[in-house]
Amino acid sequence: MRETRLLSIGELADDARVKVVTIRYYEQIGLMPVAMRTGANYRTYSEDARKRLRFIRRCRDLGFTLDQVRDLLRLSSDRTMPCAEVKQIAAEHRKAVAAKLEDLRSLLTELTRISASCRGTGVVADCRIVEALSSPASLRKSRSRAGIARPTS
Amino acid sequence: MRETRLLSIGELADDARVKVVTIRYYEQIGLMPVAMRTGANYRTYSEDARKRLRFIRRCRDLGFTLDQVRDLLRLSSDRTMPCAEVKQIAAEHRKAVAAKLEDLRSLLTELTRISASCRGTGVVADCRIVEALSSPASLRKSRSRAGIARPTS
DNA sequence: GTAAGGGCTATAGTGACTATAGAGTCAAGG
DNA sequence: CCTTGACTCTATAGTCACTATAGCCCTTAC
Repeated sequence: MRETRLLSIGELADDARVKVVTIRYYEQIGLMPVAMRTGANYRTYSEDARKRLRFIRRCRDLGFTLDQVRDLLRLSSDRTMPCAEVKQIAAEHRKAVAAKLEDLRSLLTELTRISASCRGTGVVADCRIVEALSSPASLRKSRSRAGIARPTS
Repeated sequence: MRETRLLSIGELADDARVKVVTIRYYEQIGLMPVAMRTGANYRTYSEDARKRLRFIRRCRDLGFTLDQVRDLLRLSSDRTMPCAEVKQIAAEHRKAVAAKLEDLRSLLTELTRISASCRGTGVVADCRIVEALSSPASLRKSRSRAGIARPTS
């Protein structure tokens, strides 16, 4: 059992590749526990906090919403609980991402078609792009409703 | 030249499959012109407004941001202007969508892998999903930075 | 007359941050 | 000891593209 030094918010941020303000934001919304403070009122973090933040970061990378992350954290906090719900959340998210992917795929097809339809050398009056933007959708049958959380940049 | 009846905001909304509040919002941010009013202070719209809103809706469907739509509207307002800039905006957006698509594709791959790694019958302590969420990213090399506007639902 | 359905304004909330202002703290160098 | 720069603190407002709410007015049909 080696004892680990407490971390400052900046060190924690670097460790998880997250911004300092984001950690404070997570504390504010209750995703991270309220941090301990030094004499100078600086936040300090334990090894547990580091693990927790890494977990959050990883989930965000994978596109889970903060609400989903909250659930995943709750579920995974008790090691003796069944993991069916965890699997459920992951499966639902996977499905949502798959749907979004489909949407984006057809979007790209259409944008490619539209972009290619104009050489960009004429005037607006003859521009096929403008034309395409003016006429109502051709074949689009979007099903996108599940908002996928944007993966961190 | 047949003369077209003026439309109420609700009719305009139905025509473009946009919500009434959204039209008011577009007026507020200057994307739609300030509407004429009836004696009862109701907004009324001409054929031009109808076309403009359809254009906006179509662009939104294609994932352009409202700022891009603003530019596209400005550029396409003068029929004698060259259309190179229009093409440029479309091309940039297409590129951003393509990048986003790639990101989402690798995301889906990873989520599929993670989801499949657990049968969901055990406890959290043995759950491969929780494990996968706890360990830092494996092979992800995201390039996502261009925020793609969510296509309308 | 009254009820349903539309319209009006103004304000606040969403998600997940990001930005800004103004101040306090700490470690190193002179 | 003093200064400089990097770090931290709080509080507030802004982002995008809407969405929701409250409280009111107008029109139409019965």
